[in-house]
Amino acid sequence: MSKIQTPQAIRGTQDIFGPEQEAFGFVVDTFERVRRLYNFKRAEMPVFEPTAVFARSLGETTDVVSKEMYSFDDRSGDSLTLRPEFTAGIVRAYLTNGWQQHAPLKLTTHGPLFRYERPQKGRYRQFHQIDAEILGAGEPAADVELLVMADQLFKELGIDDGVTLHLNTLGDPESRAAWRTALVAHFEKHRGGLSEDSQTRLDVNPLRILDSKDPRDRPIVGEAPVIDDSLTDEARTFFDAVTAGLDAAGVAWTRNARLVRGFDYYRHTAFEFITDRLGAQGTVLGGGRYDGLVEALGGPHTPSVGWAAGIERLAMLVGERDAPSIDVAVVPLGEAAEQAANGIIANLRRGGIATDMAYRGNMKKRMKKANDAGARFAVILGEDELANGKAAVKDLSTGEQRDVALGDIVDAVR
RNA sequence: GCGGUCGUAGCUCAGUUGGUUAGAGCGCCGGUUUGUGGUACCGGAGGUCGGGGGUUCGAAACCCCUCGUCCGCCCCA
Repeated sequence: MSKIQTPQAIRGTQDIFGPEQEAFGFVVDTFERVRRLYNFKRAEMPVFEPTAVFARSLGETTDVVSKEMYSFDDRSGDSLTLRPEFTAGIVRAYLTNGWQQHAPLKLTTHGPLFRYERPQKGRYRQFHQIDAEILGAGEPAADVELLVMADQLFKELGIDDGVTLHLNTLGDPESRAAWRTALVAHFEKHRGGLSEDSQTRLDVNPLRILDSKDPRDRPIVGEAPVIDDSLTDEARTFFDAVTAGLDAAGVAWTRNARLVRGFDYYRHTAFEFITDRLGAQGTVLGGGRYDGLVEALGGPHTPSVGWAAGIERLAMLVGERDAPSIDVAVVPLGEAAEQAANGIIANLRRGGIATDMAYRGNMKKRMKKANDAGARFAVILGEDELANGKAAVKDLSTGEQRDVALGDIVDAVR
């Protein structure tokens, strides 16, 4: 008989618990609080969609679509895909549910995403993001609002000093096309000096050469034309409005003329919040304006902006956190006291006081558990106290202890 | 997908040129204290040495394969 082999977790997945989960939860809770301050609604979408949702939106040739998606045929033969990003599914929901009537629609969501990649720290096959989108708004004010919200999120997470907002514009289609043409001409002239990767990029996605890390590419990139020379007046006006809005809101940013987008549908504003504390996984929040996406999914022209941030990466910057302490631990002695304690803990909890009681153990163990849980008070209920209709309330920080009538316990520990 | 690193207790790590029953700290459990936590002291449990195969009288250590981790590239949050 062979030994039973415990199944292992799938590569690139994580079980999050304890101090790491506290950090993870802190990120999500903070995001939920901040998005309400900005009057963003919350939406839930399925974790899988028809494969076409992502293939069309991301572009068939991108790495994400061509080799990183978890795609499979379901039992009826339909090709489904575990979402590798949020935006495409949100746009699909926007179109299929008629959310256009709410435009401009400010939406947030968060949850798991899936990409078949080589795992590293801060990079997983199932990972989690928070996401914010504004659909149906072509005004630069929408870009500004999203960026100010992101900035406030970093501040409230306490990690703003390690993170920098990098900002660029990709222009409108006309600007972008002109810039692209100029870039291709420049890089073609120096093709032989480019790295092998960048020579491939030149044929597939020339903008991507700009953020190449290869030292051979740096001098050629340094002389490459910048978007500013190709911007139409409208595109320039738009970008100026965004930067002026950020300045007015007191949000620090730096221009990064080499910041481009991997996905095809981005226009105008592109941005990333970058840290130098996570190695190669420096981008902790990224996004931009994707005015062309809704049309790519068969909808009407719907200018939109959005961003997403990796919860794991944010949680790593936040650092491990302790679980919140409870207020009261009830320590009963004997069966009669254990029964009576049920009423006491119910009253405490109904009164909004975080309370716990161990299922078993002698007094010493229960006191230790009370201490470990960070309880401010122990409510000790023994035979003597019970007979008098009282309980001993002990302040665990000072060690002081006094008898309190059972009906007064909630007030005594408040 | 490419190149590299590292896998020993729940965690962080020792482990001599290959040589008996594989160690420490922290954590966990118990005791000193049969109605009182934090400190201290004492004791205990806990290990397929990632897995499989090979070399050898003998492997945690050497070789091969494999799985996983971490780092860089690609790409991206």
